[in-house]
Amino acid sequence: MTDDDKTAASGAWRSLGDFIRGQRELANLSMRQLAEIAKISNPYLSQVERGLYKPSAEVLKSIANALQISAETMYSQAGLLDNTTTRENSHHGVEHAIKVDPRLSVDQKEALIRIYRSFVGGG
Amino acid sequence: MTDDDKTAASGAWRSLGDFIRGQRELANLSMRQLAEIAKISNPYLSQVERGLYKPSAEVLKSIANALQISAETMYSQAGLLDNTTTRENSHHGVEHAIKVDPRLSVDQKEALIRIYRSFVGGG
DNA sequence: AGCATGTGCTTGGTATACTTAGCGCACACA
DNA sequence: TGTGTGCGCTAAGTATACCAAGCACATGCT
Repeated sequence: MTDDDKTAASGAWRSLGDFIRGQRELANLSMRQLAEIAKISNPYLSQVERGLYKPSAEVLKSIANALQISAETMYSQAGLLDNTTTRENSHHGVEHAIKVDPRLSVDQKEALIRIYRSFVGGG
Repeated sequence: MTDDDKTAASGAWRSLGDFIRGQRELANLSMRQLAEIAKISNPYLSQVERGLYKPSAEVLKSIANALQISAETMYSQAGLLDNTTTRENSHHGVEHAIKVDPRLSVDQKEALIRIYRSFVGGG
């Protein structure tokens, strides 16, 4: 229920919750597991993921750390950083990161980029 | 768990207050003036500068903006960014870029990362 | 002297970030 | 057919970030 915005949760914070949930599932962690690592309670994590609360920067950093992603990315997702500094985080970043990875052969890079482009579509 | 920084003000937050006060005086602004621009109350700014409270990231960003310094610098001063590898992380950049790409679904991210790991040897 | 306007700070209250206890549901195993 | 353990979520309480009103001390003006 309560899908309407409750003045605490709207816009960027909702998408932040989705982002966190996605990262958590990507890491195959349950809410309790992530909450344990990030040292927050699992109900609170639940509310954050559903966009009901705006977590403090400390909590954000802790979650980012637990998910093994940079705090900067987290803040950027939360709209707390003017995106002037995070220019290479968008879709261009994946292709760029693939291109500059010294462990990949040219063929492997081409394969990954082709798959990536098929995922994100022609847009 | 570092049980000594559970309380409101300690360490980095105190120096953050000093930092803010320094920047404010450098800009020749009174507390009320800065509070007005940053859209916070002047008593609260007073407490923040004296290290009594830990301002939220939103407030921090607002103050940074009012002082015309980057939010990144502010967070760094507040100890909210690990300045270890904020930028130019070369080799685990691909996985990170995939993880944070908003265009990819969780399943697609898993697929790409799996392929990537098979390429680089799964270490 | 007195009043006006500036400064930073204290007090007391409200909003909200965050926690501990517990619910309902699914899937195991006996 | 229970009974136990996992999941995410709800409810109710505590802690704290934050605000509005006002104090105490300056400086300036008349």
